[in-house]
Formats: sequence, structure tokens, C-alpha cells
Amino acid sequence: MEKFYLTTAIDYVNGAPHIGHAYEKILTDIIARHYTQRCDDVFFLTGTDEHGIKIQKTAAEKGITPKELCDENAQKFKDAWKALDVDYTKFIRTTDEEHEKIVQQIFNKLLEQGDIYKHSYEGLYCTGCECFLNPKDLTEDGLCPDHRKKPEVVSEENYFFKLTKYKDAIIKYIKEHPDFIVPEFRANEVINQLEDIQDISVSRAKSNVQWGIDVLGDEEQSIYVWIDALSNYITALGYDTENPSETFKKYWPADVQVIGKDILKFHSIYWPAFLMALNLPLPKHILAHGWITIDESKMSKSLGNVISPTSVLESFNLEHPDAFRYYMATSAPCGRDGNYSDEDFKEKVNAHLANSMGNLLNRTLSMLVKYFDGEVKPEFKGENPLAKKALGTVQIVKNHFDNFEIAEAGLEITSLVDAANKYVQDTAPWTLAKEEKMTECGQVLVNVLDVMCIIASLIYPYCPNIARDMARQLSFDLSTKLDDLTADNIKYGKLISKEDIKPVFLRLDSELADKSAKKS
RNA sequence: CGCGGAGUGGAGCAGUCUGGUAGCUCGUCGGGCUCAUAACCCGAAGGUCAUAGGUUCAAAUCCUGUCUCCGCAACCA
Repeated sequence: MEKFYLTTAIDYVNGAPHIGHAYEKILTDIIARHYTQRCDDVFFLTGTDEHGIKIQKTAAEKGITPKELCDENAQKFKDAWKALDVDYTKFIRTTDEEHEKIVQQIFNKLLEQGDIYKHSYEGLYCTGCECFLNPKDLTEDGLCPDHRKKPEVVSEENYFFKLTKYKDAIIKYIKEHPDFIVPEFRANEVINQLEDIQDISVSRAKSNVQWGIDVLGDEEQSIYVWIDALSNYITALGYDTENPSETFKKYWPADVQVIGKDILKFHSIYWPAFLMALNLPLPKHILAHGWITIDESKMSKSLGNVISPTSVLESFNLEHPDAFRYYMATSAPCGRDGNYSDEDFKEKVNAHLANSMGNLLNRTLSMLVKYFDGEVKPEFKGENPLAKKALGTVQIVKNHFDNFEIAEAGLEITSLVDAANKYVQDTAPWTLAKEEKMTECGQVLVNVLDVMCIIASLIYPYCPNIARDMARQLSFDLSTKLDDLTADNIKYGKLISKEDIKPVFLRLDSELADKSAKKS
């Protein structure tokens, strides 16, 4: 594998980030970190979508410029990702000068080649909303639900993209590439939606929407969201209709684009159509994840149960985001909805990260210190009955990641940890020590520690800080590629002394789980 | 009849495509161990697989009907 390019959706900066935004970034970061363990060149793109009427209005209400609003909120997203250890390669903003320039270039190219044409249409315009309304949104009397006013019939000229021209090619592509849309069951939904697709409007009258990218050569129009926002995935790499950068040539097409299920339509229909029009290859996979519900109900502002990405860390007093990342990634299979509850969070991370994994390292190192003063002797290396399972788990985890089964991969790691705990229990090194079978005892401990290094490697994408703490206590090089892992990882000599053994993840105590500390 | 997803022990889920002893994680109860983070290991209880029919030697799985919940359609991450 030479390179791996993955992207998240770019978030609309009309508000602050919440747990749903965080879910997607964590998933993507875990995938990115996993592939850094398999290839040297991973490019992970995220960013923010910053144009449009909503930003324009919110800024006006706050009495600031749209740019100021975007700057303020984009920073909140960046801060959140930092707190969650989301380690992106590049953060693109659709207000970046470079992006705007290329979007204009793309727009004009499509216009020149006839994929974009000018067309006037009639719509119901509400002067209160300052936008067109869908007839279905009106009240029974035909009034705007927000302003109780009758919308006017207004005719507006816009640019349209010939989506219909690409309809058959997209259907064909989806059918010929069953792994293009992940999970597979969503592909049917997309094909259904494709059946009655129309050309889409890709510009707005500037009299309505000022906060957007200008159409070059037409002072009346600005570019509407589709071409602006979707293009970020290629403008970020330095795409150019004339002279694409080396970076672009190297990384495109994307290996996976992670998005929410709500915007699958745009990424599996509009986006492929634009790419076809630009004569570019399509991304290899579109991964549509589900929603995170809060205590079984949908997160919404009206219910007041919107949780900020970092509130979970704060309410449990967590120094690192590892437990939250682990929980988010393993509590629901990718693609289906998952639920967040404080209770479940606490139970899962206590059981898996503290009781099983953390404690396993702790008990083994403690015995090494207690019986051997922390020293690994050459005769401690022998046949390791855990080796086969451990190396097998590495392959299984890789396979799961190739199918974007992030939760399933996590469970495999847990299963390896359980096997190691059982091995310790069955061989009872504390009994061997009492019976003065010291070589045998040392072998058991080193067998477990060798496997512990593999576990540290495998858990790294989910819990980078815990993995680093584990690796440090094991004197193991965490940058070892997955394919270079062996069952022989522990070096001879003094491994650790008593004062250097410290728990990598402490149980969450119930008194820390204070719901009232949670912000909305 | 707009389209789609879901209904499996107390909780969350897998299994359904390719019919063949109902499984996983967590919790509960009992026992064991004492190296360790009230941790670890073993055992047990607990399910008419939403429901009614059908196909079959055999159905959680395939077919038909019904009920319930949810999503999309409609710029909600």
C-alpha cells in the first residue's frame, strides 16, 4: 500500500461542534491511524464548510461579519479535534483563498464544456426567510410556517448542473462496484433516489446570497453549496483543471470518504457526477456512518440533549480522550446508529480498558518486578502458546479495517486480551514462583508481555495515549508496522522497576459520573 | 399502497444473503484464585428469536399477512 487518502465531511460552521461531529472525526482518525501502521503515507483531510445564507444570517444577528463568525466557529472545531487527538493532515476551510480560486475554475470549466447551463425557474419566495420555500413546507393555507406570510411567486435565473447526463453512468458504477458505498445496504437507497433525479441548481442570485464564491464573469450569481463544498476534497490536494499538483496526482482518488448517512445522496450522486464531468476517478469507498443517539433519543437542540465533544471528558474528569474514542468506535457497528449513555460508557471502558487490558499489563509487570526485579533473562524466551492467536488477531483486525468494521476490530482485540488473562490464570505464575519453578514462571510472564506489545500496537488507533503508556513500560517501539510484528518483542535485561509501573487506565468511579457537570 | 431500516435472555448487539444444537459484550447469582486497578478465572440462571400462517425432514434464517418503533423523501452530523 503506497498511500492512503481519507476525508471526513466538512462541518457547517453555523454552530459549535457536538458529539455527532466528533463521532465522525474519531472514526476517521482511527482509520487513519490504523493505516499509518500499514503504510508510510497517510493523508487525512477534514475542515469546515463556511458559505451560505445561514452563516450570513447568523452573523447579521450577532452583528459581526460572516468571516468573523466563521473564524470563531472554525476555531472551535479545531480545538475540539485537538482535545480528542484527531490528528488530521490538513484542515481546509471553504473560505480559503486557494479553495475559492479553484472552485471558480472548476465552475467555469464545467460551464465551458456545457455541463453547467443557465436556466430560469419559478419558485415560492418568502421575503421573511429571504429564500425559496419548498411547497411541501408550507402550511395548509399556503403560508410560510415561520413568518405566516404568503410567499410570492418569483422567477429567478440560476446555473444548473446536468446531473441527469450522468445518471446512468453513476447507476452503472454503483452496481459494478458493490463496495463503493459502505455499508452495502445503503446502495439500494441511493439507486432508488437516482431514479427520479433532476438537474440541480448550482448557483444563487447574489441579491439573496452574498456570502458565497462569485461566479467569474457573472456579477449577479454566486456559487451554491454543491460545487463549493464537495470540491474541497480535491482543492485541498491542490487540484487544478489545468495543472494538478503532484500532491493531487499522488493522493487522488481518495481511499475512503467518511460521511454521515444524511449526506450520502450528495456524496454518492452529486459528487461522482462532478468528478465524472471533470474526468477524474471516483473515490474507492464512501463510508456512511449512522447517528449517535443520547440515552436512546435523537440528539436535537429542541430536546436540549446536545452534548459537546469534550463534555464527556470533563464530566468523567478524563485526562485523555482515549476512553471516549474507544467507546465511540466500538459501541455501534459502523453504519448503524449507536447510543451514548453515561452508564454504558462507564461500564464498557471500565470492563475493557481498565479491568481487562490495563490490569493485565499491570499484574504481569508487577510479577516480573516481584519475582525477578524487573529483569528479563534469555531463558525466559521459549515457545509462546499465545503467539498464534496474537498474530492471527493482527490479520483479523487488518481485514476488519479493510471492510471498515471498526467496532468488530475492537472486539477482536478484547478477545486477545481475554485469552491472555485466561493464560495467566491457567498457568498461575504466582504458584510457579512459590514452587520455585522460576524459569517456567519467567516464561509465562514474558509470553504475556510479548503479546502485550502486539495489543499495544492494535489498540493504538483507538487509544493512542494508552498505547504509548503501554509501549513505554514495555520498552516497545510503537511505530513498528503491523506486518513487521512478531511474537518476540521484549528485550533482554532490566525491563522496568517498581516505581515505573503505573496503571495505563484507571477505572471510572461512580462518584465522578456527575451528570450535572455535563454541558448542553 | 412513496422508499428503506429495525423488532433475538435484564441492557446493547451478532447470527438472516448461503435453512441444520441460539451466540457475543455487559449486568445478575454461585464458586475459585490471590500476581493485579473492588481486578482475574470457572460455572449457573435467564430467550415460544414481534406476531399469525405457509414451504421444508428441518425455519431466527425462505415466502405471505399483521402489529410496533425508527430513518429517508425535506441543506438535522
